[in-house]
Amino acid sequence: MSEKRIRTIEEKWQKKWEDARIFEADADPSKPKIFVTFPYPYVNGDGHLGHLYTQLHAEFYARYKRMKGYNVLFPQGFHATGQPIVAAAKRIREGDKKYVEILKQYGFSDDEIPEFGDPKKWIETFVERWIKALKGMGFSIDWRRTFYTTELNPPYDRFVRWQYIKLKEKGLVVKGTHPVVWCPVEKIPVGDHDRPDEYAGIGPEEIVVVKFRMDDGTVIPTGTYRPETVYGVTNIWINPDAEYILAEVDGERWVISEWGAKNIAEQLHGVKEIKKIKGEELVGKTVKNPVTGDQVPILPAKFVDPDVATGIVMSVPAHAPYDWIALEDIKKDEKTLEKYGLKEVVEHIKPISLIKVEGYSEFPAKDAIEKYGITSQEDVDALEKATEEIYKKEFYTGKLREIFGKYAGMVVQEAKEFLVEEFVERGVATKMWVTPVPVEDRAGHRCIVKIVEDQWFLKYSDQEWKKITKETLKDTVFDPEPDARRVVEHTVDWLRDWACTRDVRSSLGTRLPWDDTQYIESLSDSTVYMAYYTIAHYLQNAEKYSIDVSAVGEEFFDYVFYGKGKAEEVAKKVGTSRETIEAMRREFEYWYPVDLRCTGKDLLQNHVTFSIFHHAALFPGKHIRRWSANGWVLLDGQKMSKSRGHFITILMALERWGADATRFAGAYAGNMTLDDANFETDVANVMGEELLRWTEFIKDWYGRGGEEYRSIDRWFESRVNRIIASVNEEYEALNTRNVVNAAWFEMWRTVKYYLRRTLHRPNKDVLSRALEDWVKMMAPVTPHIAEEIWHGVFMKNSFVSAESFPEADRKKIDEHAEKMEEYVQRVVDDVKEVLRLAKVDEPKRVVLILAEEWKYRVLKKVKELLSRGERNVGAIMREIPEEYRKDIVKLIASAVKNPKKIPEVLGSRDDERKLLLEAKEFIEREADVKIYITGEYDHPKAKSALPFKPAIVVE
RNA sequence: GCGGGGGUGGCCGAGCGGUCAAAGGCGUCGGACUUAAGAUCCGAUGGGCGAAGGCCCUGCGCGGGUUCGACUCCCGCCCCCCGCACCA
Repeated sequence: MSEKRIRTIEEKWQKKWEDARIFEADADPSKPKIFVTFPYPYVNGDGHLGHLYTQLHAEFYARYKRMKGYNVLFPQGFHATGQPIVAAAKRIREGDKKYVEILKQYGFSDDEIPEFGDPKKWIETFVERWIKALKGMGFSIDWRRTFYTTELNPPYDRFVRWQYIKLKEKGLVVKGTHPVVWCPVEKIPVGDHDRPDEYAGIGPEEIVVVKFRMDDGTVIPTGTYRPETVYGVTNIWINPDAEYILAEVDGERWVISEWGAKNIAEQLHGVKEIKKIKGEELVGKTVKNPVTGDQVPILPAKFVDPDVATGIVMSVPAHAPYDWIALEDIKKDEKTLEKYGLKEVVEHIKPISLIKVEGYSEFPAKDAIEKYGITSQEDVDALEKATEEIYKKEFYTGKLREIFGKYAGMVVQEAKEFLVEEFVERGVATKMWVTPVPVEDRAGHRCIVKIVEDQWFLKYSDQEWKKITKETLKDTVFDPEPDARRVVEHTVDWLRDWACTRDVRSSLGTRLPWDDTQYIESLSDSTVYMAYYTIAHYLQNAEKYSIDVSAVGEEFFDYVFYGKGKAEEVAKKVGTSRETIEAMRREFEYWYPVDLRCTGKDLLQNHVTFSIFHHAALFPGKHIRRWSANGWVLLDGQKMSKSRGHFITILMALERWGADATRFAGAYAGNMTLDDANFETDVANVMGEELLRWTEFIKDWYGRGGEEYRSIDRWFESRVNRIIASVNEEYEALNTRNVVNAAWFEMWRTVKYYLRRTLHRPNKDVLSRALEDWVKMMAPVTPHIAEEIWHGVFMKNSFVSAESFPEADRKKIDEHAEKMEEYVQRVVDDVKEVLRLAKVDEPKRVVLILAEEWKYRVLKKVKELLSRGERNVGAIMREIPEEYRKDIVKLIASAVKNPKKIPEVLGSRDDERKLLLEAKEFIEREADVKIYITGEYDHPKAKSALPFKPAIVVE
């Protein structure tokens, strides 16, 4: 199979590049530089086509720019910060089948799998596999500078610590409180990866607790997402069978479910249990609505879950389907009414309408109950739907009625915030954090929401920081522009403080310099690390330069990045030479800032924006110059999905198609837009063969042909130079699909037509030059096969990867030559068409009759007038010598309506004759008929000939 | 809901005020080559008409509008995808 042969070729060139170290770049002030990066991927698995697609933009750009004469730095590191790897390792230690299976699928042996109980094993394994994948794909990366993150890599760790020391000095890292889902047993935050899958993605939500009061002042706290409906409370629901406690909460007496108490106790409230109470004991009691002053009864309801919020809720039948139906139910429940003596109380309850909603009656809840045919509290699914419908409708469109006083007339959405604020201020309500549904960790412990006090934040809300960040956007390029820019601008505006640390017990990373119980969170340790690349090859090979990593600290980085202090002293401190320290400073100064960073669109709202913030703060004036953000990659038009097996990793692609075919299909997958790209396996499937055929084709034609330079050669050079120009533009714009369209498909068409047109007698120099340019143009996309041809066919000694990229020669772009050729093609088409329609059996020949001499002059004039916008037949006629007017009046009349009726006059009659004669043989072959060209011919059709539109007669 | 992107032929995708029945690729069909298949090359590929290179109709999510002219601009609507955070 060809794949095998291709892999052999590819590996050969990869080895040669590596040996020649052509992708290792060092500071060289005599050359212009380009620094291009792709965000370091998280190494809990293999890279896939989605990664590859984004990464290819960086790779193509790096290779293109290198060939354009730039000193190009393209490094690649790896990200290990965060929870997933730690969680995965833990699961392996626990023998979790699912995780063992994942590793088995990767092909790891039963003996090896237990080693993955150590996070480090994951990191080392997948870093290695990533490198293998990228090297296999032929990426032009300077591998001396690679590294991975976290304290497992001390020099990088030092770098991040330095970053946070600087940020803290600037007041951009501040302490605050933060709600987290928390395991009360293990006393640890419970992230997604510490939970069974069904609980993933559930985070704390803030609800309002309205404080109803009994006569003695005891607070009956009711949790609600809709505090505005407190105006319509008719009663309180409590679960009669549940355990509640009477407790002292912040100096007040509260009745609250045990679970609720447990939660608020962790939410900065003082809670002291006094005694237990059964829900039942409160049924029938009356409490005062703290907002309206109404006295309302407490009624029993089984649907109230003591494990949600306070375990007590307020009832707003007019606007809450649950409450409406529960009231209906209880009215019919003689037994319960009897038991608690509530019959009369319940009869007096009337729903209170608060919110006016278009298309609904006074009581939207009732409407919804009827609409969904709900007959009892047991109808949970329908009730959920009804509730959601009512909630949304009312929230976005519902208007507050008079009862709301100064808020009357406002839409719920507008008023809600003010109402809550007012309630809290007046002490009639407080806030509480809950999970919307119960969450358990993997040990089965029920989680609460805890407010963590020692939480550190990046102060993205800081106005000054936002301001300087925005300032840098002005000379930052975004691709696609302006789409990507808009997302970033919007994010900068809205970004709030970001909790940037995690408990060391559940994660991995760099410890906060001033609090070693906290790791810096993964999005927060990856904002300015591109600077680290500039010196990574020194720090990651510390022994070689006798650098004492443990001494690398603030002074070191201050010198390298800021030029602060003395090289001599810093060198002494870290145990290396002054030269080494100065060299590192030079590397940073030379390479920074990054010229292009290629990411996916999903990173715009977080990583990209964060990075811009941090650069503005830490590297003023050296912010990243250009960001690109591409869409996702579909595989054959469908989303990739591991579980459905519709998924291809880079290593799989390598095995299946080899590097160049995969790179080609990746390039062809899309242009630089936020739209999703589409990787077509069909394209990758055929490209292996295609590239070999390309090699054969070039081998066949390189160095062949004659010396004569004809107009068709001029045409060919014009076309080729046009393609070169466009390919340059498209590489620059990162439009990889357009690159391939032009550099591959368009070149193929052009070259093939040229050969056919010259009857396979090309001009030797012109063709060979074009073939060389062609190979160079493809080199960034398919570098291996390009090298193979460069050496094996062209017999060059240099690497094409280090050759100069073709530059379009504008002088060779010849509009006229192209039009002349279009004319020839038109004649061929027309001859074929006429032959088809003429229905002449076995035509002997086709006669092409040139127009009469005078038409060339006259129609040229007419054409000019038309192109100037003249549409007046009379005015045009006046410009024409009288003797010809009669002959062309009709033509002109129709040309006024449609100027295309008259072909462009490309030259004299002689020019046309010459051109036809030169193309005669070609036309004959194309149309498969003898051609006779003449200026004089006695045939009725002869008169219809126009300049550059000869009459065609079939005989 | 907010923010972002998008809806073009059998499919994938260009185009973003005229040159558009709409590049290019894939697929399909026809022809050449071949003993044959595959590969390759040439041609066709919205519908209709044409014994002359052409003409007519329909058409770029839906409905309006601006314009001499709209796939392209404006307004309204429908539908799809992504993000809405502490997670890589």
